[in-house]
Amino acid sequence: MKGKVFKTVVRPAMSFGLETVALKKRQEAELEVAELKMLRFSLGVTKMDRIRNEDIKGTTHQALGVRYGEMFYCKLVKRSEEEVDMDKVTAAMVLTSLSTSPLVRSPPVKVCEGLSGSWKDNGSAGPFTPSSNSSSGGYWSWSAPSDQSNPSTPSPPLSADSFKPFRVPSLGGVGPGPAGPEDPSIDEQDGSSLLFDEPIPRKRKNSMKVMFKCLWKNCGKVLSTAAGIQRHIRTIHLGRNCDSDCSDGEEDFYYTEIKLNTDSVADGLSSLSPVSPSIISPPPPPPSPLPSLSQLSDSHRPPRASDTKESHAGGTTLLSRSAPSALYLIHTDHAYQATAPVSIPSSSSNSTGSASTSFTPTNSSSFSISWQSPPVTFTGNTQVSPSKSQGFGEQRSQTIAVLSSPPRATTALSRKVRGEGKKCRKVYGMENRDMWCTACRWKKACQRFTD
DNA sequence: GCTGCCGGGGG
DNA sequence: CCCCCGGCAGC
Repeated sequence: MKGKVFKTVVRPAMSFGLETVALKKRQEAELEVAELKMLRFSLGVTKMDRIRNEDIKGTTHQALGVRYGEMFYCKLVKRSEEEVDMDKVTAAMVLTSLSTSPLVRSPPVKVCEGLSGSWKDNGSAGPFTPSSNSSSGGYWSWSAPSDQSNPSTPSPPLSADSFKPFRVPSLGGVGPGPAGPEDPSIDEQDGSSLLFDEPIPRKRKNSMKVMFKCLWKNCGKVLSTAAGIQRHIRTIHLGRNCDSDCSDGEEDFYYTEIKLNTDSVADGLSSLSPVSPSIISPPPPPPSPLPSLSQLSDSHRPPRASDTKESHAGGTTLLSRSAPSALYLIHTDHAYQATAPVSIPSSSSNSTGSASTSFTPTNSSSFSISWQSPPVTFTGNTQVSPSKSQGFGEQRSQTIAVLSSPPRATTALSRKVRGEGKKCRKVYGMENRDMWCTACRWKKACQRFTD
């Protein structure tokens, strides 16, 4: 267990195995847990930036990746390599428990030792119950404030979900050895290789395709590779322009893995009916609907994918030829998601007031249209470099997207229709006002739980 | 009445 | 900009 592993895992911009976590010294386990908590916490409850800046600041860097049913909770916190001292076992433990505990509340994961109060105990007792700081109990359960129905609670798709058993790759092998070879082959563009040893589409099953869907509010971007989605998030939501390693060290990615079989997708295309549960393999837990999923899915209908870099070399083929209908899915990589008119403030850094358009021009030549944004949006400035190398399908698909998009926003022109979904206030309650999205705090249209 | 959020205002 | 709030309007 040397920094080496860590490096391998982290450096590639934020790729790390689902179940891989780079841990640090044991005495820091405390921190670790705290951060994991935070991770989940932040998923739906808080503004990432805030967390990152206020809570994580100061902690050493590290990478965390958690797979929770269908969801990926990832966080990358760079950390000076010298200090890195992996303790994958611990990591595995943490993660395992994490991934196992259903809705958080069941088996209060008990990790290592301490960690009692390390977690930011901003009085409000936030969503976490520090479990009475049980000295060593280290229980850190996530009892969402409105657990009852908190849409933001990343209620894992049920522990039951006979998903792939939680694999602890490096655990078995233990030591630096295993991690290294982890995925030598998968190395692709900008080193953003994905160690997501899981279901990367590279081996697309007959009609099953694994995609990664961005969980940021207002964004339903779906890409076919983890790297792609990460990049997307980084660029669009985190506001980092440079796509390589400009990361200031901390990055948060939320995205979920979705499996869609090309067929259903095709359907979706034609019917365009909202709600695409079919795509998400395990039916979301009825009681507490996955915030992200449900919410996102209904607002962003057509599951589309982008990304071509499956491997620049033969990648294109890989994807494009998947199936006729796949065409629909194909989009360019780094296709930047045009978000709804509302833009996420925090990451606006790069939006450079692209004037009317909602999608960010960014350097990348491609773009993607959000079927959710007002039809007009994309018109002139579409930087679709016609010279786009891979001309096939692509343009076409885009067109399709556009055509099929307009759900006509003719509805509420004047006053935004009252959002039906739960909003921050309802979800977090007045007590936790500080957890609301800024918009909500300012009594503006909620940005977190858009409808 | 509660709640989302627009418009406006203060720093 | 960030932050706050009066007040309207849908529920």
